[in-house]
Amino acid sequence: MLHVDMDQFIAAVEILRNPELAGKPVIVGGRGDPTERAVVSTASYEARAFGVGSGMPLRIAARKVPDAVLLPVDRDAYTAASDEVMTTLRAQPGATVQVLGWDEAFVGVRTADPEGYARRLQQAVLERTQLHCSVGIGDTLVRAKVATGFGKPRGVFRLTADNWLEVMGARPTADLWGVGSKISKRLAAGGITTVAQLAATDPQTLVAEFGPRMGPWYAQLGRGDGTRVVDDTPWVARGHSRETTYQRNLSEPDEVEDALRELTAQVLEDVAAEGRPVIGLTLKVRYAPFVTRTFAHRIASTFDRETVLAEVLALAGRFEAGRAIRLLGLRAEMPMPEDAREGHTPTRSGW
DNA sequence: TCTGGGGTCCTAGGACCC
DNA sequence: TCTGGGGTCCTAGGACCC
Repeated sequence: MLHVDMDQFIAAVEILRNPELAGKPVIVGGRGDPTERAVVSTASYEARAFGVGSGMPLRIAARKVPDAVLLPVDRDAYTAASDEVMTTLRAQPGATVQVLGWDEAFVGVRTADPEGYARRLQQAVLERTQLHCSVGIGDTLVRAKVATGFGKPRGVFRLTADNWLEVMGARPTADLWGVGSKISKRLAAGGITTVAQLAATDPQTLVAEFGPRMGPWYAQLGRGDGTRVVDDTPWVARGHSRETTYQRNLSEPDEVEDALRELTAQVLEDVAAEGRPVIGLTLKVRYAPFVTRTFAHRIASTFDRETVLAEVLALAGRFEAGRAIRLLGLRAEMPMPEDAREGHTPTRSGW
């Protein structure tokens, strides 16, 4: 199977519609204003050379690269480009496509020459969209996904059971897809710092530290093992959420209520677009400077906006009085359709 | 450095039931 | 007065990904 990942996708789309940006340090994030509370979505390779990366506060990024071109996020443009990419992938001979995000997908295919197939796929994407991508080839989803990183930019790399440990064994566990900074630290506390060490660890010893599902899953990840099937079952969202970090903290009850009405309207718009009811709500609040609380509530299935709004305002009754609010978020949970309920839709634990 | 926004899944602990 | 065991549901929080 193949994993396809677009190179500096968002920056590339911006450069495509403004070719003068080619070769310059381009940073896309928020509304493109470094004085606002926002973070970097994507930086071009030229900007990354200055140490700028995704998730970094825009203010810091602008300071690191004084000559950077700062651009606002344009979701519609990226969605349109993404659709073209995915359409191209689906048009490849024998391809089964599992979309992972705006700019990446697994492609399942039976071929005697995966490298040749990957090159033809890159060419097709380039001709159709003028965008470059990297391709990982693997005998599991995990190996294909990790392989792509070695192919960047514009390259192809293959990782299988044969060369997994040779390539990955000496690397830190955080290089694995699904192991972040927290888990890698907890693993290190148990004497496991490299992929090879994780691969050699008895899953049962990890159960005690990480639980019955995550423990064995991390051991499997260390070996690069996992699912060998690309699943193109259409994704069914579990819920929809919106959150807003306010440029100026909210302190008046009236502004908080207005903000909650706005948030509720936005979330219900997304839910209503699917024609599904709401069965649960989670309200998130971040008090200044940076303390987050969540309040959840299961509700009787409803399509009614006023009912939902009343539930949201009731949850907000649990806010601490007198604290300035930096962020508000609302998530609405939806029931899963019968046919998607029984593990047919892809889940992370399956990878 | 001072931390967005949209997602998913897992775990722990309490309540409740038999 | 020295407190079973299993199951399910719910909530809060954590971790990860793009």
